[in-house]
This record gives sequence, C-alpha cells and structure tokens, in this order.
Amino acid sequence: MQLQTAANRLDALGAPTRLRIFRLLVRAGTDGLPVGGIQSRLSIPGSTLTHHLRGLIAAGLIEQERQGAMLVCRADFRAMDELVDYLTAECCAEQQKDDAA
Amino acid sequence: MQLQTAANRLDALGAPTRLRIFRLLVRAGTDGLPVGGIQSRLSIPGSTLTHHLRGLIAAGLIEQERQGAMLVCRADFRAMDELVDYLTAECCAEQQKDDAA
DNA sequence: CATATATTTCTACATTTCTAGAAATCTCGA
DNA sequence: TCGAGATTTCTAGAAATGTAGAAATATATG
Repeated sequence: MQLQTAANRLDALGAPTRLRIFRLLVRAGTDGLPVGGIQSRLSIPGSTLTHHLRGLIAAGLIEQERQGAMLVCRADFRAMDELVDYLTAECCAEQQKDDAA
Repeated sequence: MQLQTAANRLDALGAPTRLRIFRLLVRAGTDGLPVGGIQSRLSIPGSTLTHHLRGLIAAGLIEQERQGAMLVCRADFRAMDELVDYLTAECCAEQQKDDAA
C-alpha cells in the first residue's frame, strides 16, 4: 500500500462525521445500509451525507450498489485491513532507512 | 478509545507529511530521532515541521524529550496500538446497534 | 560573553474542507 | 406519464489547514 493511499484513507476517517458513517457501515456488516438508513440513524442532512460518502468512496473505504431506488453502502473490509497492515507493518523496525517514498 | 480521540489520531495521520514523519519515527523505534534528524531526512522546512509535530503531539501519537540542544521525538507505540485496535474492534460485528455516540 | 547549532514563533496566504438549504435528478410503481 | 420517495447537484460562506520565510528564542561550547 502506498503512502498516498494510506494518507487518503486515514484522512477520510479523520473527520468525526465520516468516521461515524464508516463505523456504522462496519457494524452493518456485509448487508450494508442504504444512504437513507445512514441519514436517519446519524441525523445527517442528505447533501452533507452525500459529500462525505463521496470522500469515503474516493478513499476506497466503502462501495455502493444500487438496489432499486435505494443505494446500498458497504464498508470495504479489505481496504480497512490493508490500512491496519500499513500502520503496523514497520513497527519497531529500528532501521535507519530513509522514508523518501 | 473514544470516537473523538480516534478521529483526532486518524486526522493527524491523514496528511501525507505527518504520516511520513510518524512512519519515520516508528521505524526509528524507541531511540527516536531529533527534530533536525527528521528535517534533514524528509527535507521539510523547520517551521513546517514544528507545525506538524505539534499536531502529532496533540493527537498523542508522538512524544518529545529534550537531550541537550536537541529535542528527541519518539512514536508512542501504545497510542498506535490503541488506534489499530479501534479500527479492528468493530470489524464484521454485523450488529444493528446505533452509532450515535 | 560570543558564537554556532537547534528549534520555535510570528506572520501571511492559498487552498481545502465542512456544513447545509434549495432545487434538480433518478427510480419505481400505478 | 405521473407521483412519491431516494439521492445528488448547486451554491455559498465560515472555518480549518498546509506551507514556509524571517525573526526570535533556547542550548551548548569556547
């Protein structure tokens, strides 16, 4: 995983509103939740919610699938695993390599 | 770990510059690195570096200890572990609890 | 004290971000 | 095609953020 990708995902989760959305979707599991379901549970105006969902999608942290009139959102668990791996990968390496990349 | 704390730490790591700093310190291990060492390795102007170090400290992700004229920075590995735990804790819970908190 | 090295503070500016109301668009069923 | 529900787009303003030059401050050493 590249630094930029990791930074994008961390940044996406760094806003409390988006972190709440993401955690709600993680809890919802593989069934996911429609946009409206997120909206009512978290009391977020639609336009604001769309804005944040776009950010989470751009970061590759969630996916959407249309089911009729509703747009179902799901957490991308693989993406989250990659992120966790990235954070822990170099732990205590104690090396003096540069971090230019 | 509270949502706000997690969001603060994720946000702190969400900027590429700060993520590079943090990973450099993680690699440096318990010895840490002085501010100047980070500056020369990552080619970041001093004022910019100080700015970002302040953000990482505020998020509880790094600590500083003065050693003579130099200020040694170290990653707080416990904080990183807490953050990783937070990200993985609710994974695949498949529950329908609210996320109002 | 004077000087060199290390780091921060001050300052400024461009850019991005968050928020949300109102209007527009999309999807389905009758 | 019309209406209702679902979601997005448009728009705008306030606030936060990233960046870094120049000056100031701190620390050690001779």
